[in-house]
Amino acid sequence: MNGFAQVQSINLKPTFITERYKSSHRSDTRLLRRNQYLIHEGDLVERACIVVSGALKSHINYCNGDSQVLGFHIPGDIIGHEALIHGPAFCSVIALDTSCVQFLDVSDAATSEILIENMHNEIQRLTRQLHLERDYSTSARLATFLLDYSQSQVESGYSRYEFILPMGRRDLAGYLGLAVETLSRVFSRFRDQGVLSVNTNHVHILDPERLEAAVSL
Amino acid sequence: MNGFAQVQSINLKPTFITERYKSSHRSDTRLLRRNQYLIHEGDLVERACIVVSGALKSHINYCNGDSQVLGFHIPGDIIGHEALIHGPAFCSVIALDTSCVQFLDVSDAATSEILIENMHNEIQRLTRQLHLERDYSTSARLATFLLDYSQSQVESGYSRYEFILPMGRRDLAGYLGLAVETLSRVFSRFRDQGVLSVNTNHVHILDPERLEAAVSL
DNA sequence: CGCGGCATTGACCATCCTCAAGAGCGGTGG
DNA sequence: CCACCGCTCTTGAGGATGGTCAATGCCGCG
Repeated sequence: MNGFAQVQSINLKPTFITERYKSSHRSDTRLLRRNQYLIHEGDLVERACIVVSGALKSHINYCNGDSQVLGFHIPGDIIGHEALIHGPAFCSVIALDTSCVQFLDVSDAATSEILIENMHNEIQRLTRQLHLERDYSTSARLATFLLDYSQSQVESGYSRYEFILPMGRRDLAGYLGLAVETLSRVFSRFRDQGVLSVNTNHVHILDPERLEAAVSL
Repeated sequence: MNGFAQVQSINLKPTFITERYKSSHRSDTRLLRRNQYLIHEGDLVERACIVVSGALKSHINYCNGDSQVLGFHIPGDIIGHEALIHGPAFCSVIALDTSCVQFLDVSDAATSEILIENMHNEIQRLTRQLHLERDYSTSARLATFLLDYSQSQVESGYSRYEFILPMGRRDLAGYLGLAVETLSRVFSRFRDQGVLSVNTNHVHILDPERLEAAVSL
C-alpha cells in the first residue's frame, strides 16, 4: 500500500506473496496475535518480511510511557529493510490485529533488489510527507489517509468505500500528527457534511469526490 | 553531515574523499558555479556523487513558479542514490556556491554498500524529522539546524561557532517549513537574547548552551 | 453496578501565517 | 556620482488554525 509503512511500502501484493509462498520449500511465516511484538526497538534485524494478512504498527516508546506511531503496515508491505545492513531496529513493530508475516531471504539477489527499491520509494514518500504535505490542514491529512487506505483495500480485493480501521483514534492521531480531539472533530465534521458515516472504527465513504476535494483544503 | 541531505547524509568525510581521489585513475569530478544545475528533476540518474566542496540544494519546482526546498548538501554528503536503481531524479539539485562533486562508481560493491547504508540513514533521519520533530517550535527548528550546521563545520575543520550560511532566508525558511517572516523573527529573538549575533548570512553563536536549550522549547 | 478506557464536544488560548510597510544593499544607467 | 530599481531581510498588526484543558457520553468487563 502507499503511505503507511515506516519501514516500507511498494505494491507487489498478492502476486509476489503467492510466488514466494510457492517458491519457498517450507513456508517461513509467523503468526502474531493482537499486541504481540514482531520486532523490538534495538533488536538486530536478521530478516525482512512481508505482511500477508492483518495489520501492524511501528512505533517508538519514550521513557515517560508515551509513544510515537511511525507507521502502519498492511498486507503487501515490507518490514525490516535493516536486514540489508544487519542493523538494529529503529523502532518496534506490534500487531494491531491477528496478523501473518512471511520472512524474506535477503541473500537472494532479486529479493535484495526489491528491498532497495522499496527503501528508495520509502525515501520519496517520507520526503513528500515531510516537505510537501507538511502544511496540510487537519481535514486534508485525514482525507489523504482515508483515500490511501481505501485504495489499499481495493488492491486487496475489499470494498473501496466501506472498511474497518485497524487502529484506534490515539494511534491514528499520533501518526497524522494531530491531537486526538482534533482528529475526532475532523471525523465529526466529515460526518456532519455527509462525506462519511463513521462509527468509531467502521468507516463508510459516502461522498468520495468531496473527500478528494478535502485533500487540497 | 547530519540533517541536510535529501538524497543523502553519512559522514565518510575527508578520509573517504581522499581515498577515492587516490584510487580513481582519473579524477572523475565536476565543478559547478552558483545557480548551475547538477541534476534536473526527472533526469535519469546514472551516477551518484559525493560533495567535495561548496554547497548545493535540492528542490522541486512547481508550475506556478514556486519551489520547495528539500535539502542542502555540503561536503561529505552523497547525492543521487537513484543511481542504484537507475531511476529518474525525484528533485533538482543546484549549486548555491561554487561547488565540486566527485562521481562514484555504483557498480563497485563497496560503494553500493555505502549507498545502501546511506539510504538507510536517510530513512531514519526523515522519519525522525517527520514524526519526532514535527511539533518543534520555530526556535527549536532553527536551533536544531544551526547546531547541526555548526557540527558539520567542525567536522570539516572550520570554526564551530562562527560561519556563513550558504543559503538565503527564503531557502532556509522553506526547508524548515516556516514563513520567511517567522524565520526572521526567530533570528531577531536569538539576537536580542544574546544567543547569536547575526548579519544576514554571517552567524556567530555566542551562547551555545542556550541555543541547545532552545531545541526543547 | 461501577470502573476504566476510548471517543466526542465545548471553551479558551498560543503559535505561527498573512498582509502590509519599511529598511538595507547591490546593480545599472543617466 | 547619484538616483532609481529590484531584491532580500526585518518589523508590526491582526487573524485563523489547531492544541490544551475540562466535562460528558459510550461501551465492555470484572
